[in-house]
Amino acid sequence: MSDTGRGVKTTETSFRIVEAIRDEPGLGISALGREVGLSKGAVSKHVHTLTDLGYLVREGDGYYLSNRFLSLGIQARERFPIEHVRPVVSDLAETTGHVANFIAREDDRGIYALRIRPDGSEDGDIAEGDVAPLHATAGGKAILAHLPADEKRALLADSSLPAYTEKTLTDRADLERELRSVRDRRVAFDREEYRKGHQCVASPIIGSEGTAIGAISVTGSDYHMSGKRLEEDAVGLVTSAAKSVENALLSR
Amino acid sequence: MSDTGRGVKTTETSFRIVEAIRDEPGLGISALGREVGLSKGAVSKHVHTLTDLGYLVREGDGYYLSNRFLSLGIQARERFPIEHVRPVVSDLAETTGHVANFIAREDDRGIYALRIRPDGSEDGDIAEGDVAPLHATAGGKAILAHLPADEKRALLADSSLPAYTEKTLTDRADLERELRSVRDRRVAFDREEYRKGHQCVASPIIGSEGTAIGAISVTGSDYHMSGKRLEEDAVGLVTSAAKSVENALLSR
DNA sequence: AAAAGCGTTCTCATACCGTGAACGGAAGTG
DNA sequence: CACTTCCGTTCACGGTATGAGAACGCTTTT
Repeated sequence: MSDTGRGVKTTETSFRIVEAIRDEPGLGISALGREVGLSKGAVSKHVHTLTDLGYLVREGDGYYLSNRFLSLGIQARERFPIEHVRPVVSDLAETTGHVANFIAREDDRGIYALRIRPDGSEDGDIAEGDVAPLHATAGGKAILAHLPADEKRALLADSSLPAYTEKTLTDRADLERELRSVRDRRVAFDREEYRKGHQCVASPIIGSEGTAIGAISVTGSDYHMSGKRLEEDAVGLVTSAAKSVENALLSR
Repeated sequence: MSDTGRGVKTTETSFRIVEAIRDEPGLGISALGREVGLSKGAVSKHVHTLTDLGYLVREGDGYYLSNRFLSLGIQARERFPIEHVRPVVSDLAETTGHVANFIAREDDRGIYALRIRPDGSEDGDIAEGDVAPLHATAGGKAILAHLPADEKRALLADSSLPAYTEKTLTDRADLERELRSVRDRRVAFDREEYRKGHQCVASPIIGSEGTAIGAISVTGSDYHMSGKRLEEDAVGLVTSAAKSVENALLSR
């Protein structure tokens, strides 16, 4: 990996272990060793350290992430005045009947920072804290379309555009064309470009400097309604929700 | 330094840096070095590693926690069927008009895993992910009172009882006496024992094995209502909320 | 201009991480 | 009940990656 001597390998290892536990809670020392390719002795050291620090919890013969991680995630989210965003996203979820998201921009990616499901709906395969690829999600495209030209170019430069489904836009020119339209209309769509059977509608949140700092989106699934109907119903609500957040942010 | 060789020092250092950023977002390399007592070169390595891993974000000349941490915190919370707990705690907050919490037990401490404020209230000095000392909070005492005798003894054994205010119970005998009453009534109180001007009422959530796995609590502040009134109003609501969660957990 | 701050990069000594083996215990198998 | 297997802990040791410190270029302050 990054062996330029600029990194701290031990920390990488610890986080590999943490992420292995996140992805499969309840793993034990040996299983973790197999998972990350380390000896039992080494894993034992890491796990003990992380437990002493309070970030892992042992229960029976397995390890779990501690709720202590919430103190980091919640604080991260506070960088945004998230309490102004929450009621808007919540309303959006209830009135549309679909999952509503706030996606925060962080460098070359978006993160689902808030994800609210309407009462009674199932939770899908996306969770708060997950990464939203900028080129393959409605929220990401809403953000991309509202970046300064040089920044956008930097983001699309070295990163080839990975395909998540067969509908993902992988051609730069196609993407650029769509982004122009997104920029004009302030709305972006995702038609099964990231997950099969899932459509999204998103609108950007533009900061005081004129660049996107996030997006509001709504996710609909095939099972409940066609993509067309989702777009018709949600476009207006999503854009006004984003606008409303935008105003709340500016007047602080 | 007497190192037992059971730890991983580098990981500790990385988390010291992460926590420094949590407590003071926007710190730079030099400031972090001063904060944790490391050379600039060393801090630079750690911070680059954490940024590459996606857990820190650089903005301007400061570093911030990434929302990526949410993927860890949220997953940690999912160990509980938290979506069954949320509506109950939410209702509790609205009907009482006070902050309502779900506190998860983790080994020798409680963690505020869910904290919901009624509409329009300020957020205080406690956040999700924070530690709730077992002997000094209502939720903690509710948990302590419903542990097997040997476990309780182990928890109260080596840990002296630190005083957070002058009302904190620091005498073991006093605490034991109160815990007996808590066990009988299924309600615990905190009368400014953790934070000045804050009272709490809590009721335990008892798992299938008869031991407490968490607690539901309500926090009131002096400014809005006296401790007496809080207790009168909230006792019934808190206990029935806890019971309701308990039933939801058992019938899964 | 000069000084002081910042973050990066370099070199180097040594502390510490990771391997592998040995150990005791728990659980499964005959 | 012996036998096996798997687990987590611990130990000693060799190699290496970590952290101190200084030098550098840069920006900002004086």
